Amino acid sequence: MFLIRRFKLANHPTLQLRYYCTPTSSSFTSKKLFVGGLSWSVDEKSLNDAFSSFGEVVEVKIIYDKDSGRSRGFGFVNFTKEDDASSAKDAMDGKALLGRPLRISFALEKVRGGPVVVPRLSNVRDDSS
DNA sequence: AATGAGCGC
Repeated sequence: MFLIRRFKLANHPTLQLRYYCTPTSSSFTSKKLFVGGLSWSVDEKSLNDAFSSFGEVVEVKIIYDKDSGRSRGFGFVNFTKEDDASSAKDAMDGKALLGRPLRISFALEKVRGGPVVVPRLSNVRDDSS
C-alpha cells in the first residue's frame, strides 16, 4: 500500500526532486497529521492545545523558514493512536484556528534515504579482468 | 513587503 514512489519536480532553478511514500488508495490513516492553512502566528503550543483534546499528542512541529524565522504555515501533529489522529482530523479539518481554516490530511512520509543517484560515468572502463 | 498551496532537518 505504501509502495508508490511519487516524485515532484520543484521549480526549475534548484531542480529538486522530492520523493514521498504515498499510499495506493487515496484514503488512508496515519498517526501523523499534516496541518496546513495555519495562520502565520500559530505556534506549536497553540497547535498542541488545539489537538491534545483528541488524544495523546506525541509531537507537534511547525515548519519555520530557515532564515526568516517566519512560519511556513503548516506543521505536523503526531498522535500515539491513529484513531485519535483520525478523529482529530475529522473534527479539525476545515475548522478555523486563529481566523484561518485548517487544512488537515494524513502526513506523507519522506522516502527513507531519499532517492539514490548512482553516478554513471559512461567512459569508465572496467579494468578488473 | 507581502505572500496562502503545500508535506519537516
